[in-house]
Amino acid sequence: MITRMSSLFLRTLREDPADAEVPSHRLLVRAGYVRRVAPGGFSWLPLGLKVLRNIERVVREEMDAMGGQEIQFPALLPREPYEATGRWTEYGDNIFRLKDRKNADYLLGPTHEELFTLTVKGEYTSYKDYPVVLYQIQTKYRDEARPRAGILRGREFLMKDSYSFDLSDDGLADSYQKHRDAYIKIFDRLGLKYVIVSATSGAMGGSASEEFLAEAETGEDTFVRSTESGYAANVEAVVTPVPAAQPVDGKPAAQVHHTPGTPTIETLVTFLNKADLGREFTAADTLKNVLLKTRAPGADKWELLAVGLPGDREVDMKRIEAALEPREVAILEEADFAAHSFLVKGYIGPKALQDNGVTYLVDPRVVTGTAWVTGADKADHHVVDLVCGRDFTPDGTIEAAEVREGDASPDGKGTLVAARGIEIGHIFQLGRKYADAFSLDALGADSKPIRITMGSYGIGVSRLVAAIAEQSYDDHGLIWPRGIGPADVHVVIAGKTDEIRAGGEQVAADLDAAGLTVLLDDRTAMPGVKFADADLIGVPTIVVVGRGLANGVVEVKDRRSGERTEVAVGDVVAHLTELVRG
RNA sequence: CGGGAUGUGGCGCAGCUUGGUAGCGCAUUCGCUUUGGGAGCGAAGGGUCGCAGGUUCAAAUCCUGUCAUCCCGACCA
Repeated sequence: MITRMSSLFLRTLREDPADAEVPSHRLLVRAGYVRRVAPGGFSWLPLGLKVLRNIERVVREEMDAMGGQEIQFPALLPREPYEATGRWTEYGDNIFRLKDRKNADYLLGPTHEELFTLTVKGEYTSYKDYPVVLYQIQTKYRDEARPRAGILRGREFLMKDSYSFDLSDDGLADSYQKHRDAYIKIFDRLGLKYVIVSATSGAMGGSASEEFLAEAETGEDTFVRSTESGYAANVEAVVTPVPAAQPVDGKPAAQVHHTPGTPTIETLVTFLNKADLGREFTAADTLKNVLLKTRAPGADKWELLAVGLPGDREVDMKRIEAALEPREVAILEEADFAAHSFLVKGYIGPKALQDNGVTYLVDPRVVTGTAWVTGADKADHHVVDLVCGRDFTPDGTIEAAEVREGDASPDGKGTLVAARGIEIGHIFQLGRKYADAFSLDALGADSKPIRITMGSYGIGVSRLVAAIAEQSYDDHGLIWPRGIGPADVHVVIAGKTDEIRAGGEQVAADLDAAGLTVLLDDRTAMPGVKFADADLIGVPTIVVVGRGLANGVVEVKDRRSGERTEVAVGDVVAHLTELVRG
C-alpha cells in the first residue's frame, strides 16, 4: 500500500509542544501521530493509528498462536457484576461511573475479570470444556488521579487482557507459563529491551505474579537488577541474602550503658564513639526497633508489631506492606505510645517487646550470634552487645529494610543497581477469587463440581507505542523497529523535475507491488523539509529518489545508523525486500 | 489531596513591573524567485488576551474570585 504525503492527514511541528515532557510524548505529537484532547485522552491520527494497529497485530497473532480466542466486551458495563466482587466499592475514585436515564449505575470498564468469569459460567458447564483462554483488545478506562507522560499513563487506553480458566492448579501453572512464553515472543518481536520481574499481585489477589518492564529512564516503576547476572526484581520482591549464623559462645556479655540524649541512631553512634568503649561503632552496629500496627482485613482492632533492623537502613513501607499483605499496616501514633507505657520512644529494645507480648520480627541480617547496640527500654539508656539467639529471640524475619544500590544480589552473583521501567505486561495467577465470587464450577467426571481456577494477563497495547518510542529515538525524531512503523519504506522524491518525480512514483509502485508498505513523500516542498520530516516520522528505511537518478541510482538510508548506500534503480525492490523481510 | 508553574491567533512565545485598545517566530493563503538537509522577497487571512466580577475616562496589564492545564509528590489490575 502507498500512503501519499501530499494528501495524508498530517501536520508535523517544528517545535516541541509545551505540555510534553517525556520523549515519547514530545515526538509522537511533533511527528503528528497523536493529539491531546483531554488530560489523559489522546486522538490517534493516521500515522499513529498505523503504529497502534501494527502492535495490536503482533499481540493478536501471538495470542492466537498460544491458543487464545478473541472476544470483545462492552466498555460500558453495568454495576452488578462489580458489586458482586466488591470492586464497585474497592476501586473507589479510580473508575468512571455514570448513570443512564433511568438512574441505573454503570461504569466504564477498568479491567474485565467479572465479565470474563460470568461469560464462561454462562457457556461452559463440563470439565470437558476446559481449559480455555479468552482475550480481548479493548479500550479501558481509569480515572487516574494524575494522568501523565502523554500516552504512557492516560485515562483511556488500549489493553489486551486475557484470562485462563483451568480445572487444577497444575493447569493454571501451565496456562501461566504459556502466557509468559507468548509475552516473551511479543516483546521480542516489538524490539523492546525489557526485564521480567517478580511482582506482588496487588489488589487482584493471587499468588505467582510477574511484571514485564520496558527499560526506560522515564518509567514509573523502579526495579533492581544485578550487575552480573540476569536477576531483576521489583524492590518489593527483593529477598535479602541471609548471612551465616555465628557461634554465641565467646561473645562479650550484654551491658547497659547510660547514653543521655541519644534518641536517634546518629546521636547514639556519635555518643558511643566518644565513650571510649575500646572500639568504633557505626550505624550498622545498631539495631533500630520500629513500632507499627497491623490490622487483618475486615477487623477493626489493630495489633502491635515491632520490626528490628540495622540502624543504617531506612524502613521501606512498601516492602513491609508487601510482606504483610493482606494485612493493613500503619506507623504508630503518639496516642499509641501513650497507651503502652513500656514503649520508651527512642530507647525501645527487644526485651520490653517480648515481655509484653509484642510480635517482634527482624531483618534477615539479624541472625543468631550477631551482637547489637539497641534500646534498653528506659530513657537515655542503651544496651551494647545484645546477642541474637542468646539475649533475645525474634519471632521471625521480615523484609522491611530499604534495598540499596550495592547490596548483594539475592542470586549471589554481583550487586544490585536501581533502574526504571515502564510496565508493559503483567501476568498472574488469580486463583479462585472470581470463580468463588460467581460460583464458576465445572461438572467433573464423577458428577461433582470442580471450582475453576483463573489466571489474568495484561498488555498495555497503546502504552507500547510510547514505550517503544521511549527506547528508540534520537535528536531528529522517532526510529521505529521494522514492522512496527507506519510503513516499511519512506520514499522521498527529492527534486522537481518530471524525471525525478516519475522515478519516485515508479520506485514506490514497484515496492508496493512487492508487498511492502510505502510512505511516499510526493509533496512539492523543499528537500530539506522532506528529509527532516522523514527523520522525525521514523520509518526505519528511507529511500531518496533525486539527483542520483540521472546515473540510475537512488539512495537508501538506514534511519537508525544514518548510513547511506547508493543502489541501482533496478535493484531497489530486491534490496529493500531483503532489508524488510530480513 | 499537598507543593510549584502556566493560561495571549492552529503551534511556540513576548507584552503585564510603570493601564492608553495586541506583537514576534512557526504554520496557512497568494505572487515572483529558489529546489539535496526545515529557503528569499513582497502581500494576506486569522486572537471575546481562560472565565466572572471589581477599580478606572480607559484593563491582556491593577484587585477579588473561579475554572483549566502541566510538573513534583500522594495514589495507581
